Amino acid sequence: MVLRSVTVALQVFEVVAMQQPIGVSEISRRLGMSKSTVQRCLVTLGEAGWIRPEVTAGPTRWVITSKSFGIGRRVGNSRHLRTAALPVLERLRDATGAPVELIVPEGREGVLIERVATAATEWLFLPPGLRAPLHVRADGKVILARLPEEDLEAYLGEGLEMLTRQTVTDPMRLRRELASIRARGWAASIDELVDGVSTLASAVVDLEGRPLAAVSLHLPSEPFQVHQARNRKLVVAAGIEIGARLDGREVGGRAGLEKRR
Amino acid sequence: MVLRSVTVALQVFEVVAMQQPIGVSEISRRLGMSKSTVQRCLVTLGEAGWIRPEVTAGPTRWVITSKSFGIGRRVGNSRHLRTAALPVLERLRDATGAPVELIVPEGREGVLIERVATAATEWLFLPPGLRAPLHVRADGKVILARLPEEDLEAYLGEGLEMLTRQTVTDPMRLRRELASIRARGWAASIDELVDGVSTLASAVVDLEGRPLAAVSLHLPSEPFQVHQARNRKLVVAAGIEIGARLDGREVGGRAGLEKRR
DNA sequence: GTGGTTCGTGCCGCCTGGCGGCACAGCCGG
DNA sequence: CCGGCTGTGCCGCCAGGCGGCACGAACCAC
Repeated sequence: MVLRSVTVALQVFEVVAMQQPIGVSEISRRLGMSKSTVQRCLVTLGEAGWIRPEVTAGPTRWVITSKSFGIGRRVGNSRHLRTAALPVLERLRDATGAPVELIVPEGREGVLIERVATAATEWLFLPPGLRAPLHVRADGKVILARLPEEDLEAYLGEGLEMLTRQTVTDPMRLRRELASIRARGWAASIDELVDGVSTLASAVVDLEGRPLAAVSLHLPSEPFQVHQARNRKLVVAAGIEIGARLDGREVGGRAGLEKRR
Repeated sequence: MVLRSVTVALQVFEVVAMQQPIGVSEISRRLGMSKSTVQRCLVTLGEAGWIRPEVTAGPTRWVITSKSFGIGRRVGNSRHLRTAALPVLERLRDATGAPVELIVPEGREGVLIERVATAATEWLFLPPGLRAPLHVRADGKVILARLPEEDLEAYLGEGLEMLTRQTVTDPMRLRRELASIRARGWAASIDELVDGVSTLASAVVDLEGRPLAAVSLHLPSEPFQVHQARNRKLVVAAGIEIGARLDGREVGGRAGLEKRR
């Protein structure tokens, strides 16, 4: 059972978000729907505060409001993940001089939620919002390594897509690799996604040990060994500190709200 | 004319976003709606990819997906504003050692879209997504200063709320201040929002000179004079560079898409 | 001017899509 | 074992939302 008008309205909203500023006719053509329907969706979305008509004179153009911005920041299991993580990520970047990323698991994929870089290393990697299967990157692997046994089995059961030359597609081999990652607390990859770039990653876990996110550090491959021990320690410490900040801020956060109702 | 079911579904989505992970009954109680209705909304939102059931065994809990994350990043008139701005903001921070913010105008308010800080100055200011009227902060004033005459008149016509001790509430005085900001290309405020913190700001404009966003730099007030000339130049240059990057990436971006259809 | 084309907006009647009530299965604590 | 809580699925009734159409305004070519 799907609510047809809701599906339509969400499509309209997405078109507005992608093509803003945009008018009724353009949208109706793009979606193959009658202008009346689109118009209704627009005013409804507008009254709900998700979009608004642009202020300029002339034909009415719609743009999205910052409401969706505020909501977009809530992605991830924990409401305050980004808030808690950002200072730690910045400190890690300052300590290592390397770009730092934060991903959260979403189904079989990891989604890049935050990224702090230095001026020297502007856009080497994925722009925020992009995704990759968990088993192809070091930061995804630290998340897999912390998954409960049955969830990991479910993941492996759906097969391991090969996306890079180095991708591990043999479930048994991946299982062994994850076991050693779990034991060490960190994962590394060398030249896996981009030649000349290596990655160190560690997990952010909740109080029960379930993975919430992963921190990763991206370094040039050649002097990779130089500060390896130090960098490993820093990455692992960052993962732990983010988790601790979440717990401190959020002890029963959601549950507390529910009770207080 | 509003689409009732869409309004309801959006409410459901917002509740999920705020209280995730959450179940059907909890939502129906919170919104005072029947479980059936909420259930329908949830599966619809789920099929549209906005939310998903959490993977754990036991009762079904819903969480939002990263789709809303990707959409939230599109706030602001220009699709690529954040992408274009981030490297420039980081360079400005590295050059000055001070936290840098980027706001976009939305109606009468400025919304904090991006913020790059140093480890030393973690959370002095507004968290992203928050908003303030344009006339109370230096970054808002540079936007007002670039507004077309009739839009500024409309803004002034609705009155100037006094939010800080230093807020200018006299339209004539604000008009004079904006004129000099327009002439100089930058705005400053000293101890306006937080005692001991001063701000320098400049605007990001499109090819027609309309304001798209504003960059601001936040410095301790006491040694404010020291590098003032240098910092002013840096802030103004950053605003101009972001605008140039946008134009380069987006010459007729939207119009081009429309034509290409 | 004028006829053509777009645009956005508003109305209306028909019909289907979504509403709420209810029933049922599973789970937990008393 | 029972009474409360979940989440889920079905059904009949009715109004909410659909598409078609019409209107005023803006723009362009002629």
